[in-house]
Amino acid sequence: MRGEPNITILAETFRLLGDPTRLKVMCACLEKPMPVAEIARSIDASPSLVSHHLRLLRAARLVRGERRNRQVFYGADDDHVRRMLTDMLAHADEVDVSGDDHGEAAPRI
Amino acid sequence: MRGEPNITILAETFRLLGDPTRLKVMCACLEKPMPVAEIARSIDASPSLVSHHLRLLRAARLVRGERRNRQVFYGADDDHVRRMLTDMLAHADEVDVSGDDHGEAAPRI
DNA sequence: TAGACATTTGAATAGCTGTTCATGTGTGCA
DNA sequence: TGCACACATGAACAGCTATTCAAATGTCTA
Repeated sequence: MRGEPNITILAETFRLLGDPTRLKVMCACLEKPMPVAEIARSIDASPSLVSHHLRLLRAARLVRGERRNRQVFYGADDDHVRRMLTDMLAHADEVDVSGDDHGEAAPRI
Repeated sequence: MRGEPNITILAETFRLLGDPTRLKVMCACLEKPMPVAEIARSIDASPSLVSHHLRLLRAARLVRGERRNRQVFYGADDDHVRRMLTDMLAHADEVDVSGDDHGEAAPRI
């Protein structure tokens, strides 16, 4: 049923999470909301860059920002997003355990 | 522990799935292996383009190709990949049910 | 209010990437 | 062997995007 718009939305979500810096930003504030500067420090990026990425993540409803005095705390937009990413991180761990070098697979057909 | 290489690998996976055409290719051969031409037909893309995308997906061990006479059948590389994507598709459906327009969220802070 | 802090925004740019077109490679059939 | 099918590959290009730097906005405190 209507498997089209979902693909588009899903691809857009994947695309946003497909940038290492942006994924780190997302992970940094997954468990509990964090102010921009602390996210920036924790992933070793400039506040400006982090802010740029947060804007995109916000527009896609992946994160939500809440102002507390001077700082803006960003966190996962909802439990659904949090669970989704947590699952994927777990998957990645499983893959890591199964152990492959991940240095470009042999294309032999 | 070592939460760094995982992020990189996960981001790379997300990046690959972040292109609509490539995601469609992936989905087209998720359940059972499909020859290139049929994948191309099913998603309305040129065989050449599909082949290009399959090469990237193959290099990341997301799909696996097996030759049967003239055709090469592509399918999910393993059950892990299949489950991962199936889960994400389910997530996307859930989101769809919860119903939002997804037309650029209001950035009000 | 002046000034420092925290975040956002805009412009500019270098680098990447999806797509197309043309060509190459491999496989089976007459 | 020659031809047609199925797929892979390479080059080339237009369009996008992550990053940086500079400047603006908003917020609290002295």
